[in-house]
Amino acid sequence: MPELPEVETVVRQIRTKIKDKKILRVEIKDKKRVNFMRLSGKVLDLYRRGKGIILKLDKGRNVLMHLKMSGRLLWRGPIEKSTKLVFYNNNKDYFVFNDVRRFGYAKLVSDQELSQEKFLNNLGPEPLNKNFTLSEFTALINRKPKAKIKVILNDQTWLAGVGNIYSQEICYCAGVLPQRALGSLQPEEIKRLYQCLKRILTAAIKHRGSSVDEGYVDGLGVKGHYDKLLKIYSRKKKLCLRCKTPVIDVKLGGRGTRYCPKCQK
DNA sequence: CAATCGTCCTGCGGGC
DNA sequence: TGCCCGCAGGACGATT
Repeated sequence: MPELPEVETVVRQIRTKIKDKKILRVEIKDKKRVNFMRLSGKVLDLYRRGKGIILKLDKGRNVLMHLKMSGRLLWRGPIEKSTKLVFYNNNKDYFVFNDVRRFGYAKLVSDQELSQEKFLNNLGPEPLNKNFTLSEFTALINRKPKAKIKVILNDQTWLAGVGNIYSQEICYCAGVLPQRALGSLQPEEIKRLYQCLKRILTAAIKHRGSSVDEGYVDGLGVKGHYDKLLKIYSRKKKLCLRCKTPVIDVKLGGRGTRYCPKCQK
């Protein structure tokens, strides 16, 4: 499941390949959740906002993409059963949007429409922005005193980019139970959550994301390495790496959630 | 209004 | 071995 680190990784990789290049044509292999049939033009930029990807083209056009569960952008990647669309720079330079579960989308919109996109406008702050300070994080925490920490970390309207893997890692790193209400967090715990949030996302980008369950690969088709550094997400039915206590597996916000009852308070 | 629930979709793992 | 059932999850629309 691509989250901020995985999306950031593929965007950086594909950006270096296509920035200022021309897209000659596209091939739509699966029309589901794609709102255009043909496309050509110059690529001005490729950037990320939350887990969203924006391909900025000339003439005030953009392709807003979301990888959802199983989407991948792959430079010269395989054209296969799960291929949603292919962007061609020329016959040998192309990138694919593959998507096994077909939840992802690609939407051609004008600059005007992009600025009105609900998904983008409803996103919370970017956790890795320099101006996202501890005091800003504390203000966010104070806004939702009843929310559970792990559930709200996954809420894209509260904070952009964190999903079900990294929210659990952040809680474990900070030594905080995922079901704790925000209002119960002490300043020291908020500080630890803030530091863990920044550190984990930064480290995960450095390792080009997490390839769990043979799922995600980066924009060049290579596995990320951060899954080897996951401390709790990958410990289902196993013992805590730190204290050997059996890891607890519950559902929070309808999603699988693991934690160590001894290391997290 | 906010929180929760069902939905989309496919591949895979468990159970028999 | 093979089939069937259920589960996984990001975001959104419907519901409570």
